[in-house]
Amino acid sequence: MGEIELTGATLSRPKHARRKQARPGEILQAALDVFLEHGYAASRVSDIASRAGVTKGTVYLYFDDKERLFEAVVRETLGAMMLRGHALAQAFKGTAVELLSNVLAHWWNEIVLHEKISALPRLMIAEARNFPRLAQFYHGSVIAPARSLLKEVLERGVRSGEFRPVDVECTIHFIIAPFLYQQSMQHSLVPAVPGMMLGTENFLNAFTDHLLHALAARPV
Amino acid sequence: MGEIELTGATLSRPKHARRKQARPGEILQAALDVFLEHGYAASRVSDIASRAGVTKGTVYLYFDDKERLFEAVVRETLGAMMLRGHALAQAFKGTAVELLSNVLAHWWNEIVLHEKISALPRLMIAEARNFPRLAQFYHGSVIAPARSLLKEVLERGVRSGEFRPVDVECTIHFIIAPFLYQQSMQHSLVPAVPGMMLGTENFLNAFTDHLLHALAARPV
DNA sequence: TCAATAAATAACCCGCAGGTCATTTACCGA
DNA sequence: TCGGTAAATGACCTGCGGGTTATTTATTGA
Repeated sequence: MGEIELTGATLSRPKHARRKQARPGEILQAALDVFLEHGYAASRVSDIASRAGVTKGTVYLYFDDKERLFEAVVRETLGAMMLRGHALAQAFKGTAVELLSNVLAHWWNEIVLHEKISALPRLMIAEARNFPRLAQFYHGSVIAPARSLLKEVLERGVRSGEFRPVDVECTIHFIIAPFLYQQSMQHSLVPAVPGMMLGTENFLNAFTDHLLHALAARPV
Repeated sequence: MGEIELTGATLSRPKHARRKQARPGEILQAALDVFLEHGYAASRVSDIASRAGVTKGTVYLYFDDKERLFEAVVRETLGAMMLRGHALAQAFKGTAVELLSNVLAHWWNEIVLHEKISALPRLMIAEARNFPRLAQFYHGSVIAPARSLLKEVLERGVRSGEFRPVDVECTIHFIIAPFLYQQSMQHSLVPAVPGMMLGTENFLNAFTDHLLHALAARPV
């Protein structure tokens, strides 16, 4: 049984108790890795345990059952995701073009390029039917806020005359989709198909350019 | 045990043999429904059987095991998908703008709006990691051809001056993504989240408009 | 009417993975 | 050094579902 990294403050007094405090986090980390790799059903609790450097019994010491563990994993990761999203709400200054560019860059850098978080959409797409509660939570916490943010940006741009009048609901879809698709592929087909690789270097620039041309009221 | 619909020619002589001939198709139909609804792991062979109006043993009379059955289902549905795609190859006439519009309309009407076929991408995203062979087959039969078709269209448009010079690889991504995202959501979150509904009426028009503005060399 | 044969069944087997619990191990305070 | 206590273990139980097969049911040709 190998060494285990500890997280959190290095208060080195109650060594035993520290472990108890650190365990849930370690297990959640391991569970996230395994769930992302194999999906819910194909992940064995014993695998998660051994990846956390622990046995199965220990997992059930901290989580009621596999389903609760899964929910905890998603909620935890979603929490991190939302924290990052909060920074966006404060960015509401400047022109709509600048704002849209910032939002795109933020999503790309903080979410799509984030190793763990970027894997969530694929997991949700895969498991939503079997975990409707989680799906609702995901929708309310991620999708709906993102859409409403984009809606504000687009409507502001149209009002100010920077953007031509478009079908806002549809356009939101066209903006979100490339990000989601990128992430889904990156964590499903790409690992399975040897030759496949999605170009990432130019994505952000190309997409910003693409969108601004699609939306521009006057030629750029 | 309800009545079962028969398919194919109504040659009513060898009634017994007709059943044997029809069974695989009936089972594949049922299997497709169940797999699409629950994913691979959560689908029980006995459920598939009973949906086909048959018992589990009968399924194993025609398919070696659950995995082969799953592969057969995907290959079958993919076959239908590719047949529909073939019509596209012959459409290579007219301007790039017309061509692109036709391709978009074709994909929308024949694939996204097709009840069964539209559910495949979500299933592949969900199961690709656990079935790499299927993923490769899917990539070779669907994704790669679609990308190469779009590449031709875009490059022709750029050459003819209809489209401004863009990053072709990225743009292909931006075109495919909204379709895939629409389909994935339609078969994952939408059934799980009561209030959720994706607008479909204006999708094709809005997207065509969106793309043509994004690509246009001169203001439209 | 009656074998012959093919299709379908349903009872059966069994291994795997989720979940439990008595026992062991490690720490701490006295 | 030594109880007391909390964490961790791993052997164990159990049900579910994939896969098998002896038996039954239906069809056909004579």
